[in-house]
Amino acid sequence: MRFRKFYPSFSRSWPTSQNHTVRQLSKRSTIKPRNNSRTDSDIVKCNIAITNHMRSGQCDAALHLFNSMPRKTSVSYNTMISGYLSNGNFQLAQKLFDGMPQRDLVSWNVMISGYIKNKNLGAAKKLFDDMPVKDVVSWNAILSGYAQNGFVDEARRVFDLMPEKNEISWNGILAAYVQNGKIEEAGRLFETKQNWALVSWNCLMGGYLKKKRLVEARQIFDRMPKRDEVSWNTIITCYAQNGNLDEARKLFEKSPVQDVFTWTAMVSGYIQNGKLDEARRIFNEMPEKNVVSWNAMIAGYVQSKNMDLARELFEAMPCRNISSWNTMITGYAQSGDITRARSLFSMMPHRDSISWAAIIAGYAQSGDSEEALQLFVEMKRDGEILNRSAFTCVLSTCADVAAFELGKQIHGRVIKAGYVFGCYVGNALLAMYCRCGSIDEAYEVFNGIEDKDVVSWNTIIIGYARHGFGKEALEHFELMKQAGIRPDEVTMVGVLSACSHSGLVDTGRKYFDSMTQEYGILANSKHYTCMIDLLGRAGRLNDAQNLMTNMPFEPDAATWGALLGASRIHGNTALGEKAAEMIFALEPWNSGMYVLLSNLYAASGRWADVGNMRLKMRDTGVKKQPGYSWVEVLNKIHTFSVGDSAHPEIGSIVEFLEELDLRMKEEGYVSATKLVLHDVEEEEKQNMLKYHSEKLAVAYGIMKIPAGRPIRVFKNLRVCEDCHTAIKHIATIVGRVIILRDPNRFHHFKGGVCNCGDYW
DNA sequence: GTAGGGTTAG
Repeated sequence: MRFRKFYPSFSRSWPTSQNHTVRQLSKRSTIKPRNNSRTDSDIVKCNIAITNHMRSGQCDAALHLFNSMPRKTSVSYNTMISGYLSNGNFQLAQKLFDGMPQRDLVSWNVMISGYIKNKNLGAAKKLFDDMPVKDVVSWNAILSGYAQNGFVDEARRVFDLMPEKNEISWNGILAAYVQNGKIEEAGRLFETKQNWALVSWNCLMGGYLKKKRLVEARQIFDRMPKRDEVSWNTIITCYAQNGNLDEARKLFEKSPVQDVFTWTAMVSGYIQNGKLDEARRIFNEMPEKNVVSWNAMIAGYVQSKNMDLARELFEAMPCRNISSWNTMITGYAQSGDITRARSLFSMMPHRDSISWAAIIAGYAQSGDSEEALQLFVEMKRDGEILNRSAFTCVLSTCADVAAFELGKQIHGRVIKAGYVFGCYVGNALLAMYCRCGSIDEAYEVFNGIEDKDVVSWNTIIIGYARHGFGKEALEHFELMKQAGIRPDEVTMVGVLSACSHSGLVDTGRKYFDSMTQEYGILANSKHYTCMIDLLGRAGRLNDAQNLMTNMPFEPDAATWGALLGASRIHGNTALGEKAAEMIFALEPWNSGMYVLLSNLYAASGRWADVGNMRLKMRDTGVKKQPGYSWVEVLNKIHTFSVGDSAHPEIGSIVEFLEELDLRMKEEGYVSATKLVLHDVEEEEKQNMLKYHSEKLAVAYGIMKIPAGRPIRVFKNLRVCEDCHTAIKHIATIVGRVIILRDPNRFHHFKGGVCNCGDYW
């Protein structure tokens, strides 16, 4: 090999100690013997040629030239390594770095940033620690590495330790705050120094944009000593995204440049404010569009569920990227057209983890978890790295649609990939088990997470609360504090709702009263809603009303909803009417509340008012959301709706229900016919109730799920009171544990009782 | 001739 042959002369031209810096290297080269100067300039020429090959993506040509060089310097190696890295060829870069005869400062710095780009902060840190001499470039690189991976405190420590700081270091620490959402710290830091670089002004303004803090963003813009096009585009984006399209337009006209960023910002501003037609007009007017502009317009149509227009643009666009395909696939999957989603997925030239997650989520959502899992397996075969976000994304779909079996199988893959002990995937896994109704498995995952963060604790506390295990929720709240994790607003919602779901009125009151003093958390509307629910459950309707009157802000629909729920349980029609009226005013489209009030009237036999409610719903155009329930059997989700006849096994399901009905009657069960929305004949009412979706799903689960395993059923609306009573009986008759999730909580039915204590 | 930061549109 030529490399070997020429190696001796190569090593002679090398500095002997790694402690030589670049400057020392170049000094040395100036005092070389004259007969070497020609070859030296040849080396430089080759290095330039390698750079050019690498810049045009020609790694092979670069390597060929590199291999043919009779003598190489560290710059030749560095050029190759850097070129491989910018072409995404990490492994070759690493191999060259590991094998190179002598590294200089640049080699180390290049490789550190290579590891950071490759998401391997640990390796970058190791190189940083190992390198013989560090300069400000090395320190800046590691600072940014910490910032990009969310370690703000570490980044700050690095910044404070740096022996020398330049403009880039200052921008690095400012960006560390901005990237990690610490806009207050960024703002404070900014005021401690003058003469910030233009990018730093832009960076801070961009931070305010992300937080929707228009006023501060504008102040920065007005204070800027110099503006470039990024500054103008950022401030225009601020106004466009916050709905002030007139101001955005004014600035657009005033801006010295209107480039493709500016135009696209305007288009997506109109889209985000629901003005799709206006957005399209601007889109058509754009002097120049790029793929992002097209994607923005397509995404606008997708979000407004107009897949036909989205498709039209998608087909017309001159150049598509992965994002364009992914947007379309997600759109079709979300609109239930899994066939079209799949066909695009198969056609696309390259897929990334988002494409896979979108199609897998589509199948999970359509109830085909078998196919979803199949794709998950294929994804790995296809070479797509099962990265953390792919897992998290798929797990969160499983949680949404309660695809328990699929979730469990993905758990197996998570273990293989070694992600189980980290927070990021661990929390998703934990949430999946909670929301799929298996609090025991959730707890095991929780235990396995090595560094539990506030989200892990909040998830398990809320999980216990929603499952009605108040004691366990509160125990974990105590453990959380002992572990030194500071409770936040979400924690307190979990704690209060644990008290509420378990009827712990005094405990809840105590936590509520002390949370500001002890943890510095100001009660928000969610906390108040929990308290009103808690007091209402205990029948203390007056206390609940008083608390509401004394709230420091206006009650929202959810808070009134808690009062309405309490009125329903305790039969206080007058209060219920008042609450419902407020909800109708705040959220006229909220059909659930019409139904709740109807039920309240029906329960007190006020059939005329029930009829009026129906008329009111008709007049306001509010449609009762259809109720449906689903149960997972052998990797397949089976969905039922009221009086369903579509299911292929509906005959035997109804037969089984009739049988159960007889046995329930023997046990003294009388259906709560007064809860049906109509004043109809007694027998007809009973039939209507019998076919509620939750009953059908429960029956099917009992028929198909092997004995000994719990039946997990999910409903999109609150469980009906009669079904609740019936399922208590059914659980006893068949000797099974039945777990039913509704939007509000989990009901665990076992031995004739439900752990919600009949309050939900 | 090789290395470090960042902001705006999907």
